[in-house]
Amino acid sequence: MRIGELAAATGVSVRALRYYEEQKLLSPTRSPSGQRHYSDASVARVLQIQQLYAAGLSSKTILRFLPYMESNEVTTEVLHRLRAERERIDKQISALLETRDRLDRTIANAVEIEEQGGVCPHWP
Amino acid sequence: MRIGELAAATGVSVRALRYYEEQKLLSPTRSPSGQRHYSDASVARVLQIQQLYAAGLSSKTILRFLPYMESNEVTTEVLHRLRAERERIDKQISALLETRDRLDRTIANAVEIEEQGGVCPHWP
DNA sequence: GTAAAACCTGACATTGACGTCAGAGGCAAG
DNA sequence: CTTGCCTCTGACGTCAATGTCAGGTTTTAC
Repeated sequence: MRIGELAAATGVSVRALRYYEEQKLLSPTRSPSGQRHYSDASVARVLQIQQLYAAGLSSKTILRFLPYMESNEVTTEVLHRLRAERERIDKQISALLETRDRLDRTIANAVEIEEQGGVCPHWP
Repeated sequence: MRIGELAAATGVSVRALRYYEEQKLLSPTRSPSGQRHYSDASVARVLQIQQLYAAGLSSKTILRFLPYMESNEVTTEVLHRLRAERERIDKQISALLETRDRLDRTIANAVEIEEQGGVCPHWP
């Protein structure tokens, strides 16, 4: 499949796909004329890349881990990094949970006030 | 307290504190000579700002919410935005949980292989 | 065969949250 | 008074993940 099709299939821009290649996250084959050609498996790979980006991993980090999330060969070195990254994500989750709770309390508080007729924000 | 002290107290750089002021997140008073002067309450405020940044909120979003997380006056308008942001954070948490699970499976898999003597990554 | 659509490379532009540097002024200690 | 540290403003630099544009080639559709 060509780059435009892959873009359509994944919802990722053509520019982004070329960027992923630049970052070595993708290695499409080339037609004689130089056009990129992707396998069907690329769709899943791109989606996974997107998910990792969404989790806050950088392209460098993704590059280090992606091969090991697809195959099974893991050095203890990489295992360490995987665990470190897991910890980082864990902390981020905790921080987000705390922030969410804080938002929840703010919202609950606001609703309560609203129900009481509450503090008018447009007070004279 | 002066800017350097606040920086030391919060672990945030002096540059960042000036940036926060630029974004209207802080409004220190000024000494006659123009030096910034912060109240003790600024410490907590800066820490909260940091937490919201860490949760992925932009300075604009923080600016909208911060007053309402400290006082109690909330318009239905802002309430809507609070809920929207809560939803966004919720989705981000889900994505992170999924990624963490994925990492966990990868790690577990790797450990299993390792215990079996497994695939040697430095194979001749 | 020709035009439209898709593709190529290369390069500069953007956004956010700062870092960093220059040049100048402010302030407590000896 | 001067030394040294802190602070000021202003401005340019950075980094990551793209967007966008220019100028040219290739593929597809009629």
